[in-house]
Amino acid sequence: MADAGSHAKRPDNSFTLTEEGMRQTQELLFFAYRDFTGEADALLADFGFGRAHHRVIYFVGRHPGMAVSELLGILKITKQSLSRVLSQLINDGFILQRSDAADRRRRHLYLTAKGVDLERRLTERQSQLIAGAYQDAGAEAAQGFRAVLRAIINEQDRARVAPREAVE
Amino acid sequence: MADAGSHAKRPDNSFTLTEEGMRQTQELLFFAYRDFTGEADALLADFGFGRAHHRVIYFVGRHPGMAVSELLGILKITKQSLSRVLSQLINDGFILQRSDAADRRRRHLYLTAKGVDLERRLTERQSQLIAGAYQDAGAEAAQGFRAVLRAIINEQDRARVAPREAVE
DNA sequence: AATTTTAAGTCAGCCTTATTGACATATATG
DNA sequence: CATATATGTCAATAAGGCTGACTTAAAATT
Repeated sequence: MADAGSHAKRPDNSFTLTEEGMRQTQELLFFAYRDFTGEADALLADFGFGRAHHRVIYFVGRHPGMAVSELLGILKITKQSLSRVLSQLINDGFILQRSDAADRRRRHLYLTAKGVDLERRLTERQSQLIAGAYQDAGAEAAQGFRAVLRAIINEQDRARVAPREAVE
Repeated sequence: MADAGSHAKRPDNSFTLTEEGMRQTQELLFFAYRDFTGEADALLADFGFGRAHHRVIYFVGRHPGMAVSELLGILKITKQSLSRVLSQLINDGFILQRSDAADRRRRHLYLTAKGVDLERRLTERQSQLIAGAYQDAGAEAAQGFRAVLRAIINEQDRARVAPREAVE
């Protein structure tokens, strides 16, 4: 309650934005993200991979043919950091490179069949967790969930993920 | 509406749960969590601290007097891992320990004034990011956001965070 | 009273993922 | 031809996890 006296308690945006509420949200995010990534971690470990590998597989799968520089731009890590995981993924046959026909300095990245398969298995687990949460929380909550996530993200990346809510 | 032909294809929960939608959510979570944690990272770096320190400060601040074993249970890391950051925080005067009067093996953890101040500053930044996102997305979306986060979290931790939505 | 269990902490070594800095190579471009 | 760009590599460093092996102090059990 915490509202002294006045009749029309809170007008419309009745989420209180208390310090307590904010802290709680931060805590929820911490636990939720840990459980979310935990889903895939176990499977990755079977291949001797970590989260870094997952991210590479994920984004290459989502943007087939992307250049190394583009991947660096999305992941926001150094090329030395990327190099290690990317080399592993290429050596182990999950990703392949092809030089650009026009500009042969650029190398396009693709998932191999093996890579596609792993990507699918990783995504599947996490999808199930989220789908379950959507079921529990309801369609409206799911919509709100995505809207808030999108609002948290900086504009540049926001545009990259989804060109809008793409309603309907 | 993307609903082909048949009359009552999907009953009520008309969110499509497409593979694409799931992938998008995963991507949103990745970017959002990165931006969320990035807020605090800069400030932490000023003290030579990292995210691990933040988590300790956060949970001790939220549960003053908690024992080391309880903290380990929440963070789900080994005591050797915790030891490193906890020792630093104690040596640098952000956290203090006090032995339990009854069971003197147990040591209770508290934030010092310095610790409280840092915690507040860290939380403030992240609160602002989330509050802004709530403003953008609306009160209803904010509610849905928390509901989905809660549903993602395993039951044990879910109970720990918030004993329910604690409406009003 | 002696033994075992528990809470906390330490030492040593290893792994992953990130960093910076310095270079190397091939290819475009001016 | 000179310079800039895209990619890759070598080397060193750091944070933050991990396992395993102990220690110390205090409580609990037998």
